[in-house]
Amino acid sequence: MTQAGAAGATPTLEMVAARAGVSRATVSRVVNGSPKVTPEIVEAVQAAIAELNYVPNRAARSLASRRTHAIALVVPESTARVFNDPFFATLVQGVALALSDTEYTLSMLMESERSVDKTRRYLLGGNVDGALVVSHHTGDHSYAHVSRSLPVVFGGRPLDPAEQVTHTVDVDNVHGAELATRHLIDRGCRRIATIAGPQDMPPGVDRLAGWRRALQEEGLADDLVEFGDFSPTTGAAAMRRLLDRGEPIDGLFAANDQMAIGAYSAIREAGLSIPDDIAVVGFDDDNYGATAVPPLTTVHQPSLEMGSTMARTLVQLIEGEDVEPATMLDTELVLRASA
Amino acid sequence: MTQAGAAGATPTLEMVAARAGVSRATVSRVVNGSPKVTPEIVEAVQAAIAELNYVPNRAARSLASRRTHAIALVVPESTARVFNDPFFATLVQGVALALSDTEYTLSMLMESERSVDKTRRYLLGGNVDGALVVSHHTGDHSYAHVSRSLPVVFGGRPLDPAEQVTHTVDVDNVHGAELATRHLIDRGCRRIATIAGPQDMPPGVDRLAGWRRALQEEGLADDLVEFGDFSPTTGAAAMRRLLDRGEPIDGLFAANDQMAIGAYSAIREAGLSIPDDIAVVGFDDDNYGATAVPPLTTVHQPSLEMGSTMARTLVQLIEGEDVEPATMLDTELVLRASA
DNA sequence: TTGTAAGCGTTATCAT
DNA sequence: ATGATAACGCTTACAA
Repeated sequence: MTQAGAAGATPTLEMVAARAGVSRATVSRVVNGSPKVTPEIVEAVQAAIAELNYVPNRAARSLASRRTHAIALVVPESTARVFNDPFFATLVQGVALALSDTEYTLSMLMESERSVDKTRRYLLGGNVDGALVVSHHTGDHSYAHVSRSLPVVFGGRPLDPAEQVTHTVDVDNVHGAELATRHLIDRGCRRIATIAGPQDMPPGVDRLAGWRRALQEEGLADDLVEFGDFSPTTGAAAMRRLLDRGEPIDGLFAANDQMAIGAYSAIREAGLSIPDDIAVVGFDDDNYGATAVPPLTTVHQPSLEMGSTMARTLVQLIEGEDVEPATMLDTELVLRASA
Repeated sequence: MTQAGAAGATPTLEMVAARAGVSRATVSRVVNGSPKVTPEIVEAVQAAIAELNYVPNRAARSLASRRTHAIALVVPESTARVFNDPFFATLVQGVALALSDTEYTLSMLMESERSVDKTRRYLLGGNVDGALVVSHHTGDHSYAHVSRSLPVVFGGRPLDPAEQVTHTVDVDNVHGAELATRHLIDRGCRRIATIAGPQDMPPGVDRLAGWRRALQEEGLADDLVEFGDFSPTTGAAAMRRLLDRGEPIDGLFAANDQMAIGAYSAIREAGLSIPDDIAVVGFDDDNYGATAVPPLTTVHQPSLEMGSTMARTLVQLIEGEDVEPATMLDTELVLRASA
């Protein structure tokens, strides 16, 4: 190792230039992979970089280029409260996974009660090149206006279809619910109930619509509906109300796995068995359903794919490429023992 | 709104200075809360800031101050693969939560096969003021050397106690396992088995040690040990081996909930009931155990607290405050129906 | 193809 | 208490 290589302080581009005997501009070109640099020089510069263990300073680079190479992931308060939301955890992993192939860095912004404006300022303050906004079950698009000054990709569609949001990645909830319901029909169920989610959340609305559509196409009754808020307890309560109607029920589609698990207990309380008396299908494919007894047949929610698709879309947007304004992700049925 | 207020471009500190009729230095002082600025001027500057909707540029600030106000959260590859690891998801939330009270920003770095060096360079390249390194079940401290050039806080202790890592936040696994085992003893169990985790991971070692200690203190046999790798399937296999020994077993401590759930099925297969024939206690308090039938009695793993403690510790370290080199987090028993 | 030099928006060191 | 004026480390016209 030579003299300069032993330097303790963080090496700068200037030091690399001196060592390689070229100008800073040339070093910069090499670092940024400019095509018009003589191979010999490229080699010399790279050698100097390696010897000095040079790493570009991100702040300086951002300041000069006006690009941060960072993107923000905004987690709404409601999600932040649900510490065990597997959907979100998986989505984050998908984002991180997609980003690990790029130069971009992920900044997680968790919204707390008083930070909504802080977040907005952060996004608008040139701290990131773009933002990802997730809103799981809710249709909250309070960041819609931010997308006018910054590339933004939303996860999930807005509640009001009229509110056009530039870029979204969503799961085909209607189709997924149809898949689930059709499976119940195919296995012979004729009195199929549903425990629907809140109707002020797009997935709640869409999954109910899918259930209804499958039933109507077969000419079956679609009046066995009760609502829950996606939690296990409301699922159990809804199931009890369904059972209390006194009408026969041989199949159930719950708008998510947690409510399906809640329904399990209500069904058992009534002395009925799953799937013999009532076949059950959920939605989300989370661990609640996978580890339940019997294991829950459900619709897979492509959380990981959603995260990586959102990230990829945002990066393309930032780099100025053309991207579809809305991507719809497919769901698939996961067959287990409950139906 | 006045003329200047309508400016479309991102306002700079210089524009604020011009509008307030002061120098840039003064604006900078106000922004940074310097105590020696005349109240009147502070007010004038703040008014200008509000009118222009000024937000400081992070890159410029970092470049000049040599501080980034960002910290990295490094997720090792093994964790990145386990997409449904609730421990990690909750920990991240804890980190984000603690950070939301500060000026710091979180950058998530997911390690993929080929990125270990990329990550190291990132950390050393002045991109962050400090780093958080998590290694859940593993004792991997390959980033130990990084802590010589950057404040680093590790989650979990190193496998080899000799390898002194500067700052760590850990869960008291030994004590938690003792708590679990003692509970089984208290409810009358005398032939208590354990499904231990891998012995090349600190939690695997510590939880086995805790089980053993509780047993020895009561003079009970500690030979009913089988090992698993923390997954449900290996838990089931281990339980089968335990049962195949032909010796009586009336209690089981599984080193984590997932293996406990695996053991559930093996116990049922053998025609035994939980908790009447065999009482079961797990460790982690994740959703696998909470939604199982019967609900699993387990030891709560303070993931959220671990995340926020790590974050707080790192921030203190960065700000030059004195902090304890090692923090040990308490666990507590969560009583449910399985024991 | 390579070098020169002017910023990028702050902070920080001096004077005043 | 306030204001000039250098940095901070890099990118990027523009020149050569």
